[in-house]
Amino acid sequence: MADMQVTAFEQILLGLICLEPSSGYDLKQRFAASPLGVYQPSSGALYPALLRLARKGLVRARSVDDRGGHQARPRHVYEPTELGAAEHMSWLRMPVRTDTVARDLGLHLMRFVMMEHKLPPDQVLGFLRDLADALSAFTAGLERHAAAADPGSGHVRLALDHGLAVYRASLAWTERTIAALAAAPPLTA
Amino acid sequence: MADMQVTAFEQILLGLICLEPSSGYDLKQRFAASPLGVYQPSSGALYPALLRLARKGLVRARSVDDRGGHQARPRHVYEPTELGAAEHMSWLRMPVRTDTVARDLGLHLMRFVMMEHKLPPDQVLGFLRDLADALSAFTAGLERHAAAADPGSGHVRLALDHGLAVYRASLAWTERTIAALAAAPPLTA
DNA sequence: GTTTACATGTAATCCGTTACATGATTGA
DNA sequence: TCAATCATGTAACGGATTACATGTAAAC
Repeated sequence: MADMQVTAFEQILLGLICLEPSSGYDLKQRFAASPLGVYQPSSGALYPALLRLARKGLVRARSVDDRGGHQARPRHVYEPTELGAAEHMSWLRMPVRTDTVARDLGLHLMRFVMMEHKLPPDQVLGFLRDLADALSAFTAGLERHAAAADPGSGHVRLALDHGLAVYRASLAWTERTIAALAAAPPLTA
Repeated sequence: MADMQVTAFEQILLGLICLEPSSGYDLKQRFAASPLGVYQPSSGALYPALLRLARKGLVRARSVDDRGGHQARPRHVYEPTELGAAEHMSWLRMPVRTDTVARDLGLHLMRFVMMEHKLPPDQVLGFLRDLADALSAFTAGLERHAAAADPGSGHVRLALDHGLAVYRASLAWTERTIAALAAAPPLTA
């Protein structure tokens, strides 16, 4: 039971289901409603992923026939199991790995969103500090690379500058957010 | 012949080969040497991709046995064909699509690097202006989304701010770079 | 004497995309 | 009547990861 691996996509679906039990169709709507629908999963990705989560015992399906029973097909609403809720919590608490922080930035932001109301403020702050450290190390690596490289063909150097600008912006946001959350504990809305 | 599709990964390999004929092993080294080895393709991704490029007639392999002939296996050095060189040029000239600019940012930066010495300055500037327009439209969409949304749970709002900060940094880089390249045509090094 | 670099590949497995299948209800 | 919305899935195909297979030669 402990030897299962859960993909990033499955973790996100599980997280959404933990926030609110949903059918496949519901989840599609929720993706579409998110900022500019950056990612809209296809049916061929979504439904098999839900079946995998169910097979792993992380979610449970309930056939629901609300809406006056005039639908073509019954909705399958998925809820987290206890095991699923635990798996989700352990995903939220996963450490920020420095060597993959650039690749996983989007995922970390997802986790940050889902941490709200699920982790205590000190753990959220701990996560953000780890993220800041990782981004700091990553940008330092880029700077070293930029300094070590020969003047380099112009465009390579300019592209490096782009990376630096972007990750510095990300780091600045992280530090701003640490300050904001540390100053105003989440007592109020 | 005109009905083939070339994946993003294949385009990047083709671009590297156009810059300098390489074997699979050479390409691995070049990826590893790039900033912090953000992506190191596995053998199982690299060699099949090279074979696909060869089957599509975009590259041609030459068995080389330099280094004094003491190697276990001969190196297969790939060179672009005429068709391959043409395909690469047309990839460099592909328009920047506004609806996928966020997803494709990294790819666009790759194209920018490979454009140097391959496209005339006015076309490079045109590309950067298209990129700026697309990023501008994208950030405007995010801003609208942020304004329209209810105050929202705090973390959702903060994550949106992260996206805004990052894409604004990208846009700022693009505008800076346009100014720099417009001011100093690539006459000198 | 063992590890590392050189150098190319294959096999099992998993997952995503695209496109298709199904079928009722609602609105133009 | 024709399209769109609701709602779930399957099939074909392509491609990526991981791990394995193979074998020499130089360096320590």
